[in-house]
Amino acid sequence: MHRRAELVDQTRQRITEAAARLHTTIGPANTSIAAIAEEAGVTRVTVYRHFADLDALFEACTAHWQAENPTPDASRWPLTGDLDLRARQALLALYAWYRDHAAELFPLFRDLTAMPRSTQDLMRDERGQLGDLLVQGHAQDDDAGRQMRAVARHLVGYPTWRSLAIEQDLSDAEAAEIGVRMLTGMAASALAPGTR
Amino acid sequence: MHRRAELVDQTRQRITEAAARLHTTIGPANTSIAAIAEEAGVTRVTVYRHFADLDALFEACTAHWQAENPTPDASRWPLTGDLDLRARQALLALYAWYRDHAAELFPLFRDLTAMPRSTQDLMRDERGQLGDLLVQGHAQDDDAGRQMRAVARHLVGYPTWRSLAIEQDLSDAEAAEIGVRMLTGMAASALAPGTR
DNA sequence: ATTCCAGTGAACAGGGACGTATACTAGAGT
DNA sequence: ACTCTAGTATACGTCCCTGTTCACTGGAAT
Repeated sequence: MHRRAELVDQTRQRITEAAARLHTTIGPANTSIAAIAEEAGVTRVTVYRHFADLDALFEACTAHWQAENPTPDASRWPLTGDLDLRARQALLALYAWYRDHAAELFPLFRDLTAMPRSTQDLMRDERGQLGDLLVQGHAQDDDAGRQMRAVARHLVGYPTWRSLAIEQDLSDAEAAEIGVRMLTGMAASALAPGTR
Repeated sequence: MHRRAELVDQTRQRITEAAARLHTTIGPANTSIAAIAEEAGVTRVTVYRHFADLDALFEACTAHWQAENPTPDASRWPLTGDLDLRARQALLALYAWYRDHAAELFPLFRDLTAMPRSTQDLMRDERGQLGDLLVQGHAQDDDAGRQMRAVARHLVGYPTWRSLAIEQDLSDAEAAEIGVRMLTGMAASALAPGTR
């Protein structure tokens, strides 16, 4: 009863891969179950057999894609040392990854609202943690620290990279350097008091 | 032959208003002609009578909405004087407008790719000009100036405001101040040479 | 009073997607 | 050899949208 389960898994795999391929090309919003089935070389009924609802398919699909395209390992960022060194290294790695996956990421972010709430929340939280980690130890628990964290979370987002690097045609190094500058500038002096 | 044309115009107006209302609530991508007709209290056939294709409707709709919701008048920005004064005033006005229209703007930007190319290009160009105006006289024709313009164009965009003010929960004043700081910081010293 | 026409109401044919059900097939498991 | 079942092929009913046609009505224009 090995080979049997194996074949079933292969079919399931083919479906999730097909879904991932469509999500990263035409986008989740335009991805119908019929299209997934066709792309996977499978009948619509088979898709229904494997995934109760679209959310289940989405979940498998997300997990699969993330496993295939791991983001830069944040745990390797230098946790001590100057803020600008850490920020530069982190942003450069992150922005390089965004550029490598720009084509696939675009439809995903464009159709963000077409995805299950859980997936949206997951992505938002991951970005938030990444941003917080970026300025950990430099952002206190006051207004200035809150603002600094906000900027950090803004900087680590794909939309920010896209705005600077694609729409404004900056190089990744330029975009990263601007981010570094922004963070170090905020660390140097608080915003005008009363600015809130 | 006055009243007659007037009534026709009123119908046309009702349709464009209905379209604008739907575009700013459920979003252009989800706005069907049937829904517009119903919202306008009119038959689908009537809609087809007034607008040859969706693009024509979109055009009328965009013009109508822009006339009803004028953006802050950039021509009133101080063209001389310190960069930070101009940037603060401009960003505060812009961000206040974004906040006033946050609910309507969200679906519009979300469904940007569902709109006619011409409309997309128009919006992009307007933002670009706004950004350039923001740093006019301060950005030279070199790399540093190009980077500064890029940052300015990034700052005046709705997505940037949304990221900072909504997603990161900053006040408009904080977001604007961060923008000011970013621009003045870039004016003070160029990025590290070789960063390109 | 008569003409004109914008808008109505109803219907058509076509297309895509959804979810479900049925009988059948081929290969794995025993 | 026989059973079990994942997947196929096909079809059904439902829904929404599209664009177009047609006869009709009611009010404006003359």
